Amino acid sequence: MARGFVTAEEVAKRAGVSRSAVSRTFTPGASVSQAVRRKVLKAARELGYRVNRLAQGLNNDRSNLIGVVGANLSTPFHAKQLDLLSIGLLRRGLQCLLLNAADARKDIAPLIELLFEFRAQAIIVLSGDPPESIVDQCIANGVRLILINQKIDRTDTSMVLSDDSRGADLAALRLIEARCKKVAVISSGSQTPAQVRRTTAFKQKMATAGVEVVAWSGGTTSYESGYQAGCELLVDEAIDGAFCVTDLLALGFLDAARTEMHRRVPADLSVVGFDDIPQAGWKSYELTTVAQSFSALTERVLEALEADEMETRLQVVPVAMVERKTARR
Amino acid sequence: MARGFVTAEEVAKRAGVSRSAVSRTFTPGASVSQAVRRKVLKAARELGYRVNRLAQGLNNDRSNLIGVVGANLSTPFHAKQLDLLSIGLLRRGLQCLLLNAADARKDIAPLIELLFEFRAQAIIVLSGDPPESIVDQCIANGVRLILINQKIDRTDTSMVLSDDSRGADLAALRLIEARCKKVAVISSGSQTPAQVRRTTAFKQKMATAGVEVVAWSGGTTSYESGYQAGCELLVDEAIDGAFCVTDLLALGFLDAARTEMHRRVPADLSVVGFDDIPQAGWKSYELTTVAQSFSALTERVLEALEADEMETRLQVVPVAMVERKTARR
DNA sequence: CAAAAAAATGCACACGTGCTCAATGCTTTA
DNA sequence: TAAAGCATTGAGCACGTGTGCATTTTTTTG
Repeated sequence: MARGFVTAEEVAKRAGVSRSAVSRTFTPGASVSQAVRRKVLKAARELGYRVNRLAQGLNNDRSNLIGVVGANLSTPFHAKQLDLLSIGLLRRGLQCLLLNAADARKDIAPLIELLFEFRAQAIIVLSGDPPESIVDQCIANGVRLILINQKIDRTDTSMVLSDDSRGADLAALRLIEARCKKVAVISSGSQTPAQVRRTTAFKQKMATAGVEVVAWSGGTTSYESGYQAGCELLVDEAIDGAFCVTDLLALGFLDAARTEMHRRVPADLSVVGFDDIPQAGWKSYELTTVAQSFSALTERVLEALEADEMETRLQVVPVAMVERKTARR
Repeated sequence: MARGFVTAEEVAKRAGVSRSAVSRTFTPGASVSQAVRRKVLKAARELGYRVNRLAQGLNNDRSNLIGVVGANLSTPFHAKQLDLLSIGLLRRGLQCLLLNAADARKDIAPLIELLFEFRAQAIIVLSGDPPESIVDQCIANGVRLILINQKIDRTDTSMVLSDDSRGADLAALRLIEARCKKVAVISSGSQTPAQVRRTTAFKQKMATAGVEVVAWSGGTTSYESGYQAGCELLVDEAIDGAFCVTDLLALGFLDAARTEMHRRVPADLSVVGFDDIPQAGWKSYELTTVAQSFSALTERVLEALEADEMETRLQVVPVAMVERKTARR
């Protein structure tokens, strides 16, 4: 057998029919007789014929490709999200063209431009915010743009995001319930919009409740940063509560508190996280945290993808407190 | 501006040149005068022109797409691997078409066939083993197939895998060094080839050393399975060592041992894992484990991708013991 | 300045597919 | 049986691009 793929032409020749017949056989709803269909399918099977989707896409200008751009994909949060998303896309007959932006936030602009070249039907941004000009190009080219946990001030873009401020409020209320007198709020140095929203909402709620808040931020959104935060903050013995805007930070913080700074949790210190990644439920942590609904998030994203018109631009997904063992009752 | 993308034709018209000139402007090494090039670039910029890669791929039969198929992508191990892989592909100018096989092992055959339709240049399989017939089709169509941590008995396929049996030996030696008298070996019920290799090599090594081994396997490759294994196995008080063929299992096992079964690690019980996922280094665990080199694995994969001929089919990546605190000295 | 060499340019084809349109064959109706 | 209706079929165009080939323009050489 010659190198390369079999074309519809060759199948047609072998089956003794026209190329049109082959095309019709593989096009649902087209008009072909049973006899011809059978001959074509037989020949196709023998030759190992596969429709060429590139040619298909070129023709009817539907590539079936959905661009997914993100960064830090090994982070439990993003990994979980990508996992569900890629399954959902496949289930709906869409293909997932994944572009990983290494780390820098500003890398995503060229990646989106690359997706234009592949005529992606839609682009899903997992993290990082696209510059204004890119958004313009998307609508100019008729490419749907969907941002996850990212809010920009435009009405022509779909955004799906968890209710960060509500979640931060829940966290605040929980720490107040734990009778904390002085609490820390920990975020990473990358200052993603989601983290900023959580931080400010938390501060505000605590301010109205008259609880003292110290803010810490630094490093990447990682276990290590949380650990570092714990080591630096907990030299202050007055701190008896902490809200980590990300579970990963919270787990690092917890370990620092227990191992390095000798705090008993939740007796001496109450800790609340955000995300509810799988590790938060592990026995060594049992972190009390604000859960994002991964499934609801991806469900909304897929809906936004299929909606004929972008009737609802902004989808806010509710969050829920999951009670475990790191906050005092 | 009209809906849809700008074509080279339109750019040519605006720049007052032929379409060929446009094509050549964007083809490195083609012959165009500076004057024309400038005019074309100007027009392209104004119109927002992007080369259509689908058409490009159709023409010269290089799609630039690399298919990546896998399952359980939110697992720390696979997530890390996918992260590095997607970055590496992008860096080499290749695009990553990701197909997530939900969970079933047998789902990957249709996914690979789907990749044929997109004329993927190569297919990287992260997990699950492709049936013989699929492999045949790959070589028939000139699609390079690369399996990670999967070994099949063929000489026409690239395989990149960690040195499982060596790793299992290291684990065995370490538990012998810890003076264990009766050890457990824990694997998941899915019985992936990698897990089988590790289990059998471990058993064999222990047998020659005259140490009693009990094998446990069940559930999925998850924290929960490890936890369950711990609860079930450790009712036997004689067990003083365990080799979990995956870190995820090991972490669950550890938590069960400490929390539920009240063992002191490593005083009463030595535990060794395999993989060295990020969580293994967290302070609550500090798992002694056999490290796979993620970077080396992906490096070999990318090399196999670019190699002109598949000169080296089988790449075995060395593993290394990382000493932490769950095995007695 | 003339001739030769080199560079630049446009035309036309190929890539593999879906779909329209006219033509053909088959079935139903009067 | 003839006419009319309908399902089936094949030819040909369009999609957007890269490139070989012949032609024209520019540069270099003697």
